[in-house]
Amino acid sequence: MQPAFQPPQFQLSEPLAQRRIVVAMSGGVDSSVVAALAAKTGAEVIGVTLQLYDHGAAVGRTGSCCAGQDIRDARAVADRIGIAHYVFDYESAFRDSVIADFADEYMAGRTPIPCVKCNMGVKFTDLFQIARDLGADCLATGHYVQRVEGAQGAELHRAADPARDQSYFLFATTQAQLDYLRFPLGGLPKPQVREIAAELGLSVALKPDSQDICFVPDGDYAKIVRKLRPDADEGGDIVHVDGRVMGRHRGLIHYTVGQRKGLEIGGQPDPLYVVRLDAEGRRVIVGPKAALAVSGATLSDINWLGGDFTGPLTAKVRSMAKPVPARLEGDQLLFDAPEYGVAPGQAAVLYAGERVLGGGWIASTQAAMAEAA
RNA sequence: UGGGGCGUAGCCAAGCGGUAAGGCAGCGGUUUUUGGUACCGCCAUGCGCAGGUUCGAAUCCUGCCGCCCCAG
Repeated sequence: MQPAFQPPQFQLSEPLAQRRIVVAMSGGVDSSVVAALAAKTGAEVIGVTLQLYDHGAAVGRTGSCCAGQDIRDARAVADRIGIAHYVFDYESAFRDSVIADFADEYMAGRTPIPCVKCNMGVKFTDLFQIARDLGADCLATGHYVQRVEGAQGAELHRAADPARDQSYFLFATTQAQLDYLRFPLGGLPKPQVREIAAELGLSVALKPDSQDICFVPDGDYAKIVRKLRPDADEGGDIVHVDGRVMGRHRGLIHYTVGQRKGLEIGGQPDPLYVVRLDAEGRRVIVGPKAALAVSGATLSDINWLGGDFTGPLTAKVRSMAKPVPARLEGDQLLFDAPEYGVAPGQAAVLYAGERVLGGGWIASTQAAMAEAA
């Protein structure tokens, strides 16, 4: 039997009236509802928004976060529910860490995940410190992920709604951060969050979900990289895994492993996919789908949230995917069945059932079959 | 300037007298708080050009043009 609707918990000790909750408010529906739910507990609630990038470029854009209109939306919600709201300017920090890293990764032929870097840095380090400085008992966010009090301390679990699960972006969370964080939406389906927002009369109830990279206004991320790294445009050869030169490309930053579109190579019986990026030779290596199959990946900077776990686990190499059976031997992640489109620079997140064990960055992959296939 | 072959969308390619398959590429959309994938939709009033035969021609005939191969 599924229990009926469980009111979201902030997992704080009584009396709540003496607790202080800082809520990370992006200006979207989710974090707005978190703030409203926090206010309902009777605890003192402080909304905090970090301004992360240029106002001008972001004003009027729907589906972004942490700039311009979003900050005004967050402020409006805070006013509506009657909580304090502070805005901190972290533009330069965001630019120097997240955006710079984004450009560097692309230049190195990898495929970055800025959202994870943002969570690791600005959100769970800087914002974390702000919450501490404000004397908060916890920092609550709108992430769809669950924090479960286990025998060994707080555990991170996937969201109840697998279609909304954001655990992929949180694998690098440390135990110390997890102890202090709260994710009250992790047990709720998204439609219910919108309902709550509507019931409370929040102006953002119908605001579109954010998508794409927040600091890329029009989806043209290459333009951002080009602005920061002017030599990103240097083209090179598109080479088949069998050695044939198939054509020219417009710069490595336009491609990622597993990509099919944009190669502009016609006359083939079957589609070609990007199999590998050779940053030194500025080559894009392409091949048939079969050449994408990888049997394993070498991970770096592995973060463990579950202690020394040994045993069967599952892994995700992209955010929206079912975890697949795998095993970990040292820093080698070995898939039971071949995975496709695994790009260096992306994350491999490890699970035991619903629990997030941690994860690592994909440094390199091992092809499942000979390249000549 | 003898012989043979071929010219169908950006590319590959089917069709061989009955009113232009398919694939690749491209474009658009759906999905998605990373990239990508996947899925759906669109994409030749016209078959090198000009005539002719026929109720009807990309398909048959003639000429021209352009490639390729063999032989000189």
